[in-house]
This record gives sequence, structure tokens and C-alpha cells, in this order.
Amino acid sequence: MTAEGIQAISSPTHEEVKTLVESGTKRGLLMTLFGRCRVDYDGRAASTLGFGDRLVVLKPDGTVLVHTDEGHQPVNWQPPGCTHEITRREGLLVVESYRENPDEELIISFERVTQATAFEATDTEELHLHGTEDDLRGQILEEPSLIESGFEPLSTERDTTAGAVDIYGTDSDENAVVIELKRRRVGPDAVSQLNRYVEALERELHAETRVRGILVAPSVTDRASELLAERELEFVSLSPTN
Amino acid sequence: MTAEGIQAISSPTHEEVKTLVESGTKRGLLMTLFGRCRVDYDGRAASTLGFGDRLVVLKPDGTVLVHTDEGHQPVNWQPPGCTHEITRREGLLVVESYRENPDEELIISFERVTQATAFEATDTEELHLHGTEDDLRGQILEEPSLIESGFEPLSTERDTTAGAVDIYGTDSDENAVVIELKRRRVGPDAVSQLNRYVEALERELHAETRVRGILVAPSVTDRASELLAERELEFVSLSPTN
DNA sequence: AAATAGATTTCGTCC
DNA sequence: GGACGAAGTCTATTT
Repeated sequence: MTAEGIQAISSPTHEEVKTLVESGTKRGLLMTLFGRCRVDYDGRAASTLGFGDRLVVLKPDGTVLVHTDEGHQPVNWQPPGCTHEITRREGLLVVESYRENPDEELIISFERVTQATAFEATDTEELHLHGTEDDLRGQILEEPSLIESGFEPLSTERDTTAGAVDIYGTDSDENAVVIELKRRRVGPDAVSQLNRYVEALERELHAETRVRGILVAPSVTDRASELLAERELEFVSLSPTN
Repeated sequence: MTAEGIQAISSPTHEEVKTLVESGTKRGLLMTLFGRCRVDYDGRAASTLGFGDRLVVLKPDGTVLVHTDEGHQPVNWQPPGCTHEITRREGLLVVESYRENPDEELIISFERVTQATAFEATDTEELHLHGTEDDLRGQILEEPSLIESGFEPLSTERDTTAGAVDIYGTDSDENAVVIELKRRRVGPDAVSQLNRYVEALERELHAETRVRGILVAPSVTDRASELLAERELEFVSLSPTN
């Protein structure tokens, strides 16, 4: 069954699916296969999944997704850049997806395909996302007093031996200030990260320069709060605006 | 067009899609809609996406996925537990998905639906995954000498004020040993994590007890290696087996 | 190609 | 329901 830009077959034979996938791959189509399959993966890790009904998505960029009826995440997948091949083997229809660096292989073996579809997907628009860490950075650079009166941002992404600092600046007493930004409530990991930058800068700067570390986030957990106190680091509550 | 366990309509009217989605939601079906739509999201962050051809997946557990022709990740989504509603509005077919805690809303507005499908997905199998951090832990507990001769594991998930330690034990000199496991090559963050645990244990244990920290992973980056040296932490190279 | 850190991360587990 | 950390994380950015 064909309309403009799509090809859809219900209860197709394995040969029909093979033809559709090979043609769709060549033409750069977005394809979906629904049916009863098993899935085997071997690469960075390895997994097996017995037969069940799943939705398989094949994208023109080489992405493969295997979705069950539950969850946000695919149960198995292959990231963009993979090449796939479809073959008939011992009564099964087998989709194999390969990848190098790291060497990974995903094998989807269909016992039965209930529906196969190939779409021509035209999408020129880009996602506009607001409320990210980058937006939070922008808010602070525009109005540094959100941190404290007298704070002066000097640079973003300032490099240290421990990595790049989100915002680097000075306070009204000429102390160095390191700011670590998080768009959401933070735990101990963010405190450790800030601490790494502060310690790195203390080594790099003259010994007499005090380096203050300020964590900027909507809120912190109890344990993070204790860690901040232990390390003599500070916290300023700020949320990115949507 | 109906076969056993599926309903598929090519070039459906908005009313046909509405009926299919409402019926499919009630019956707990896995649904896909392909067509030209715009997407608006507001919640933890906010986003807009202009009109383009995309694949929308609606799962019976309340998950919503919007996939473009590129990438592993959906361009927009709603996690499990959401409730959705489909309405006709000003010539558009609108799928709205709501969620509380956090309050989030995803609105998909179709100008045209090219294909609508509803599947009965029966899946009783569970994924068996190998080569995880948990497997690495098992390997070490079975053969502690992989860490070093004389290492004795005492507990896993040992709680400290800084969190739970992966493996806690003693060496042949009765020193305390804290092990942090990673299934893959690690950077500075893993070193900070291990350091947090070591410092917490040093406070908790008697002052005379030395606490060694050992990072176990396939490999480490240069900066992680430097951090390990600074903190007088150790590294043992081990990979989980698939 | 590797390294580093963000993400509407999601997901599981434990409290 | 919150907290914490793993994940085959993926993705963007920079070196």
C-alpha cells in the first residue's frame, strides 16, 4: 500500500520486508518494523533478549532502535553511523547492524513481521530549547549581581589543569571566584567538581590569592550541603528561566 | 486495514486518527503516528520545534517519543507515567501529554498524519545484559587477588557519610581499602568520587588506620591519572567480561 | 580520534 | 517520594 512518500505493508512476507528495507535504505527512508523478534547485542557489553513483540526503528543515519511497550529507553539500539543488512536465514528475517570503534553488532531476528513501513522524512527545523545551563550562564553574565554585589565575570570556560571552569571572575575584595553552574538540584558530584576547579586554581595562582568556589543551582541535597561546608565552598540558589 | 492484533491506516483523516488513538489508549496498545507536526514542550525546561515530518510513538505506559530522521535520542519526549489526550483544534490534530511532579506538558500538533498504527505488543521476556559494573564486582569478589595478593573484600555497598562504597576490604597490612569500580575508561569525575569515599572513611575510622583508595577500570585518561597521583590514590586495570 | 562535561538525561535501588 | 550513582548512556564542543 503506497501513498505519497510512504510505503506500508500489513502482515508482509519476509521477502516483502527484505525488499522494503533494502529499497528504503538505499533511498534514505525512515523505517519501522513491528513484529515478534529476538535481539542479540555484542559490543561494549553484550545482551540477549528472547522472542517478543517489539517496534524496530531504522533511521537513514544508521540509527537502530528496538522499543518494547514500556519505557523511554529502547531495550536495545545502535547509535548513528551504523550500517545495516537484512537477510533471510532459517525461516527468520534477520536485521544486522554493524559498527566500528567500538566494534559493536546488533542482531534482530524476526519470527514474524506484523507491519513494515518506510517514510520519507523531511525535517528542516531545529529544536529551540530554553532553560539549559547555558541560559543560566547568560543570565548571570547579564546581571552578575545575581551572584553577589561586586561580582565581576572575567571569562567563561576558563581553562585549568582540572578542566574548564563555567564562570571565572573576581569579587569586590579581589578574590578569585570560580562558579560551577547546574540547571537543576545537585548532589555530591557537583560539589566535587567545583572543588577540583578550586584546588587547581589555588595551585596555579599566586599563593596569596584566595580562591572562592560558588555552586550555583536551584537547590542542593543535604549531603551536598555538608560537603560544601567541609570544603568551605559556597552556594547561591538560582534557576534557569524557561 | 486490520490484521490480527494490529490496526494500520495510511493517509487517515484526523478523525480516524483520533478514534484509533482513543481506542488504542483504552486497550493498552503501542501506537505510532507518522506525519507533519510541530512540537511544544514546557516543564523542567521548555522547547519549540517547527513543522516537519516525524515519527511519534505512544506507549501504553504513558511514554511519548518524537523521533526525527536523525539520532538515537528523541527530539522531544515524555517519560513513562504520563496521560495523553487527543483533540482536533483549528484544523490540527493535537496530542497533549501531561505529567505531574515535575509538572510537564508535551504538545504535538499534526498538520497531516501520513500513517497511524496501533499494535498489541506482547512481551514477557527480560533483557539479559552482561559486562556491567555489577559483573566486574562479581569477578573481583570471586577472585580478590585480581586487585592484589592479600586483598580481602569485607562488604559491598558499605555506607559512609559520603555514600556507599562499591567494595570495602582490607589489604595484607590491615589497611582499609576502598574500591571504586567503573566498567569503562574513566575521567576525573571517577577519581573525585573515589576521593570522597576515602576522605569520608578517614574521618570515620580511627586516625591510625590508613585508608587506601583503588580505582578499578579498564583504563584512565591522563588528567584522571594526574588526579590519582595528587590524591595518592591507586589504579588497577580490569575490564568486565561479556 | 580522544577528552570533558551537560542532559527535559532515564533507570534502578535503597532509605 | 527523595537521594544517589550507573548507563552499551548519547550529544556537543574542543583539542
